[in-house]
Amino acid sequence: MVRETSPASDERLRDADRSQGVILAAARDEFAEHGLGGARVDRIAERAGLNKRLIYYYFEDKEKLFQAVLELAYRDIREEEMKLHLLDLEPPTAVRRLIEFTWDYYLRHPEFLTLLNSANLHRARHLAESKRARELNSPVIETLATVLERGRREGTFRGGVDPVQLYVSIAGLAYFYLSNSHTLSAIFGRDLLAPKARSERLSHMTEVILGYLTR
Amino acid sequence: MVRETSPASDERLRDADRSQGVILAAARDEFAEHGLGGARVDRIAERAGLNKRLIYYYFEDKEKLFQAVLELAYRDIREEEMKLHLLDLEPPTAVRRLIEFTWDYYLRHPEFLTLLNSANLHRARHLAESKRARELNSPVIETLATVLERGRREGTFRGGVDPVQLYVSIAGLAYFYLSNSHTLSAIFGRDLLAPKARSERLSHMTEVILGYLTR
Amino acid sequence: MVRETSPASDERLRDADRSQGVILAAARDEFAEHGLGGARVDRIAERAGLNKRLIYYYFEDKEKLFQAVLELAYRDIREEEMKLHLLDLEPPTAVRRLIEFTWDYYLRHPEFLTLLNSANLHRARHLAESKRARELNSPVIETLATVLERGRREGTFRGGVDPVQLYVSIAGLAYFYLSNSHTLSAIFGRDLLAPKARSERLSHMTEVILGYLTR
Amino acid sequence: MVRETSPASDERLRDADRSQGVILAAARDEFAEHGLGGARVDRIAERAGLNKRLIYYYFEDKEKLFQAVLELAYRDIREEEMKLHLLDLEPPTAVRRLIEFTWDYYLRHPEFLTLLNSANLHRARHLAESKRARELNSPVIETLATVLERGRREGTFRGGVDPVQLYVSIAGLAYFYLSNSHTLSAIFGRDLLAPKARSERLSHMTEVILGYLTR
DNA sequence: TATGAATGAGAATTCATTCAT
DNA sequence: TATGAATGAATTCTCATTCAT
Repeated sequence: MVRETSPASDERLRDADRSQGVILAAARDEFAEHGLGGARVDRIAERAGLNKRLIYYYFEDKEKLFQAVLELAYRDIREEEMKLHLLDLEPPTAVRRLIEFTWDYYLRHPEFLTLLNSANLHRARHLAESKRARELNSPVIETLATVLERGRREGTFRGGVDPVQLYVSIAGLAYFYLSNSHTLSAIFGRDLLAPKARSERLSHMTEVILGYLTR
Repeated sequence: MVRETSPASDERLRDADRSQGVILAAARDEFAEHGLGGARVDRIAERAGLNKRLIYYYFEDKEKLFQAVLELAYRDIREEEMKLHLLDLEPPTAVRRLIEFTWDYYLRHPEFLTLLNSANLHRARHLAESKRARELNSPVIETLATVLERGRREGTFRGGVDPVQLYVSIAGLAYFYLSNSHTLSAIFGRDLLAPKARSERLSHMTEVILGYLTR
Repeated sequence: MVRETSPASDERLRDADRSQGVILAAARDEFAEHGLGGARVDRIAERAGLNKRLIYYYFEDKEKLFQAVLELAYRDIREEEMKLHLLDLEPPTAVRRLIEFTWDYYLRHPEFLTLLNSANLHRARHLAESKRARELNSPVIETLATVLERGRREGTFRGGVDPVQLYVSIAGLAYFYLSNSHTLSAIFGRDLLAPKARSERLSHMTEVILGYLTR
Repeated sequence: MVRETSPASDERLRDADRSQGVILAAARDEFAEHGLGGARVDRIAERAGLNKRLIYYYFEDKEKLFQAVLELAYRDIREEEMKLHLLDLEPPTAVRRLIEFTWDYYLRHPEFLTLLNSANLHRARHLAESKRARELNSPVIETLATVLERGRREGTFRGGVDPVQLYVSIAGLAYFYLSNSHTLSAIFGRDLLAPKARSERLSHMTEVILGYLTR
């Protein structure tokens, strides 16, 4: 006979988890919109539809809540990266796919950019304190190393490329454009987020990276 | 006709200018360290060694002060860019020089990165409201267009390169690395600001851009 | 007839008693350390290793818990006083013994002093509301009256001494010194709780009281 | 010609001082009534008729305010003690006068007792941190030493009496009775603050101390 | 031009207490 | 008997801003 978990205890467990999840989601949005300094705990509670006190019950204080949000954000992008199956593709296609994914992820998750910004404003203090920081190391780095090596062996790619540098470069090409799109749009007097501008940027990024890699 | 000013009022004026400059410098540091939301008017006054009331006297409120700081920052980098004399150099050297300058400027002015971050967190509202936004358009864009065109004509560079995209890419390669150096150092478990790491990054950036441009 | 209790309920009862005892002890320490106003129900639960809700289950609210703690404290010192058997001693020895006991009890139970303080800060409201207040009247007063009368009859002690006044005086001589030892140590620049200082105080107290009583 | 201070600047100075004084008085009353833990900054502001923010402006936080109140209280009793001119009196009269003053001062300043209580609950932390703690050493100790020595030389007083111990004893006899009058009244079932009870206590105290001192 | 005093509206955080099981 | 989840009402403290001179 299978022991049936009482719905009651089940419910209770789920409630605690659900509450924490709801708070995290609300906090992520609030932090993304206003930064760590500008975020309001009151507003997070309101967004979550939960009592403000509960935030402190589960997360101790605003800083720790921010840290939890950050870790969640990193975990999320890492999980998606792991679904790319880059090793199943030809090296140039794999790189192209990574670029497209990065671009797309940033567009779908504008809060990720802002959270990253805030985290760095505070000198990665929140991450440095996280024991799990190293776990956040993207598994894509390893994969990318394999892809680069294979491309080199096949004669498509140049040699001597550090996968970390390349990963950071791909991210940087997308990140700076999107993160500063407002400022840049104002300065250059053209809307960098318009559909056409977006696809042009993606093409440019791809050309830069592949133009550099391909021999 | 010589404009006559009483020495007294002259001096007072100079004091006024000096005070404003002192406040701007103090504000720049405070905003860079804590972001717009985290910056404290009290601390700015303290840093400036001037009465808080004076800040309001000269800059009306915190937001306008931030705007003034931003404009100053843009003006400064623009001025330095104008001293590069890229047109006196061979196209590849010119591009290399621009990359090196960008990298170097960001290293010398870490506050510039943070200010940019803050500005974008607030959706460039401060810049959009600035009547002088367009004036901040880097003159380097024009120059870069000329350099690219000359390179293409000489057969060194590929064609069809948008100078704005290229400018943004160069900035992005440097910016993301430096702006997120803390987070990335924590994640990758290596100090990205160590001298060796720095020079490696500069090499990588140069290779990427020139590798892409050169045919 | 033997009262029958199921072992189960018996055990449960004993658990209940134990829980109450544990809570009272934890509360006594917390109140002693922080006073009524500064004590935290959360901390009491933590000290007791029991759920906070249980405190309310047994003691209704914080105030009533404090009252229970106070009554326990009075009951304890009263019980110890009853073990002194002052009537078996010569009057001067009896008084000396009471002084020594008082001094020693305060040293062994510093929380007693603090609880007394807190109770009086709140104008003895908690005691006034206790139906058992009069029961707390120290039985030592009666005994002391007998001792004083016997000393007077024997020609050792002066007459006309109110036992309540004397009891209060003995307590006061010890209490003020100990209760304010930190403040006094800071002011006089000498450690009033050092072993030598302690025994000097006890001698002084004894000399004062016996010097006054003895004719 | 005498330079006339502008009423304006004078006024301003007085205002700052006055505000601080008003806050201190309000705080003293609030702390005396509720203890450090139970005192409310809001209520202090209300009592003072001043903006709450001003309290933080002048005193930084609640703890520092409490410390300032304490220092003020000590300063006050010390100043009054200095007006006693004990050296102009015969030794027994001098001691009697000190006892009466102590009793009277505690009756006139019940807040002094409560503040002392609170201070000691917090282990004299506030005083220990005060650089001025030693200055609070009552000058009466020195005087009392002289009085005791003179009494001994004249043959009225016993020798070997430590003035600090005596001073603490006098304070203790009065303090315990008054500070715990509520508890004691409840326990003994008689009003210890009734006029008759008060004068009886003063007589008792005087008899104890002089009975002890006089040979 | 310059400044110390003062303030109202919030902000994070705390706390005793209750709910639901 | 026992407990984890949840809450509303404070409470301390902060902050941008204004007043008065």
